[in-house]
Amino acid sequence: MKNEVRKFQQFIQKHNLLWSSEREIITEQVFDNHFHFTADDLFIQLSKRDKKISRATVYRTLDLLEKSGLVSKIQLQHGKHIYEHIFGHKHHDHLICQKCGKMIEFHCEDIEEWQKKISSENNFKMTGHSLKIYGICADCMKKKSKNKPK
Amino acid sequence: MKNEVRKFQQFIQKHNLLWSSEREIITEQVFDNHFHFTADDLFIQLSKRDKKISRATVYRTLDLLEKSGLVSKIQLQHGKHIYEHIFGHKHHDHLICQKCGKMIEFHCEDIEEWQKKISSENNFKMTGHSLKIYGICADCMKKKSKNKPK
DNA sequence: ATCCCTGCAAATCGTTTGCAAGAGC
DNA sequence: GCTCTTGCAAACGATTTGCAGGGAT
Repeated sequence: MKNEVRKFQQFIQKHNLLWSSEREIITEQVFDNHFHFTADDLFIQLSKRDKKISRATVYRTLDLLEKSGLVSKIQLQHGKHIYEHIFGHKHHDHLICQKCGKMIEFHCEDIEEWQKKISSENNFKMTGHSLKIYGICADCMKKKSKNKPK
Repeated sequence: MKNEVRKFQQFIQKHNLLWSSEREIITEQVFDNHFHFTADDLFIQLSKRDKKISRATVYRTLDLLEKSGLVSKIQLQHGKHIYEHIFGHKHHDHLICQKCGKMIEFHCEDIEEWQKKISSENNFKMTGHSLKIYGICADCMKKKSKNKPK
């Protein structure tokens, strides 16, 4: 069993929940194939396997994975979400291309510091943040509007 | 007619659209009463007036207001949006309280600069950005969890 | 005449939920 | 037995859309 899958199993057990084959398969799939993915991406991937797992279970498991801290949920426009798993690597933010939907990750320690500063100036106990920079990626700039916006 | 309403009227006319009483009333309401508001907030406010305006028209007009640059649309969790109008004051970002939903505005020129730097490092043509810091505001920290999260 | 605008109701779409059946302890 | 988990289908909720009637030019 993959290390990350084991971690999730431990999380499940610590919370007195049950470790099911569905949860194992979903978690495997999350850590096997994807980096950024939607719940539906995942559902489609899973539906190619022999064991059938419902959308509801996919959503419910992603919820747990998020609570466990192994997966983070990023909200996009129009109420859509994408997920990404965490390998213990640093928090990062995203550049999002409005043409092709590509996401580029970055991390900027200075911005993080400024955020902390602003929070404390406002007596605000920061629990998290979301920074998204929208624009057009280098590839799409070259291609000059061949792709439709997502 | 309010200055902002007039600006929107000019925008409408510049685009060969028609200036209707609905558009005037909605725009007035936007600039009269609200700072942060949802489409539904606005609809409810409007429904207290004598002239009845449908939700569809509210949404369609908010769309136009956003395109005109007089109103900006901010996405929250769960596919919800809030709007805020612009008085020509500087772009700002938000601290969002997870207890009471309060939003505190801030502007940090240094963060803006870093964003530009990161974009250009990635050959990314930035068109906009969204920075939200989540946490607990000072009031709610005092009240210690009396309010339910929104 | 030809657009544009509106209201209505239905559709959309990702996500959530109620419920009954099944599985694990 | 009691709880947890699942699949199904229906519900959700903010937003969008198709359509027909009415207005402005």
